[in-house]
Amino acid sequence: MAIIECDAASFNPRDVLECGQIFRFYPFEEGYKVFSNNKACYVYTRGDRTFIECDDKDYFYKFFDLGRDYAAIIEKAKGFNVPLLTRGATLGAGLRLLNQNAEEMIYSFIISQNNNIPRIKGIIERICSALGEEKEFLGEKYRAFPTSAALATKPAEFYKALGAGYRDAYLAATSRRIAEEGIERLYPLPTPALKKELTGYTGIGPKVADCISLFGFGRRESFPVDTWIEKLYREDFGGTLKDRNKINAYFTDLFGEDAGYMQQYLFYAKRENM
DNA sequence: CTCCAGGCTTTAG
DNA sequence: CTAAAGCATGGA
Repeated sequence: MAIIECDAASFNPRDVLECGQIFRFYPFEEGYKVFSNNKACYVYTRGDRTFIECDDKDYFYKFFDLGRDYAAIIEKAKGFNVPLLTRGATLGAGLRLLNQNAEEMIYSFIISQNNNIPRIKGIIERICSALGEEKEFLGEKYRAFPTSAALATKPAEFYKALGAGYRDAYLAATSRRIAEEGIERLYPLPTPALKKELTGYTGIGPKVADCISLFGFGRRESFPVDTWIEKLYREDFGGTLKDRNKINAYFTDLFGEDAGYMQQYLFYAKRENM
């Protein structure tokens, strides 16, 4: 077991995990057990340090985006002089954008559409339990996120029985396509082409494509527009546009290459007062 | 009971 | 092309 240690001021596990970018994590002892693809770690904060215990140091260093200077990003956020963004960048100073597995993001965010986070977590958990490879971490068994090949063996009815609702057919269709084609061709694409290609899969529209692009392909210029962003666009930016694609264009033009980070700070700040 | 949740597909105009 | 209906499920 290896241990990674870093500054807690720029890595608050609760903020990183509870902000809707990841669905497989569970409170454990002083922090959380976190699961990504077929790997696991235990993350916790003691005093002013955050620790990550895991078997694959390189994977989780990259996963938690530890090579990035968040102080600079926070300064940039405050420089836009938008009160809500400044508040998010201040209160959410311990936030980080994760670098997750692309295929896990594809299925997870297909499930996320028109859904709430507790239910999303439950559906994903049941899918992993049913189809994921059995693994062990800290003396406890768990299931990896299933491969596309494993997902593709099941019909839509299977996913409906696990509570996926009308998204059942999307999971069946997209897993079959990916099991057949793979997604290697997606990695080298420029971000706009990647988004366009992603929206070609059944169950992936513009918002879900932006989440996959941002969290699964490391495209930090992506800016997902969901119900929360739409709400803060109206209430905090005085926006009048109604088309989500146009709202997306407004924000990507405004924030540029770091739009994804700004999106997370805004999302965080808006959800604070629920 | 209705409304909403990190929206998408299908159909109508 | 844009706009609106329909969609499963569970909690508030």
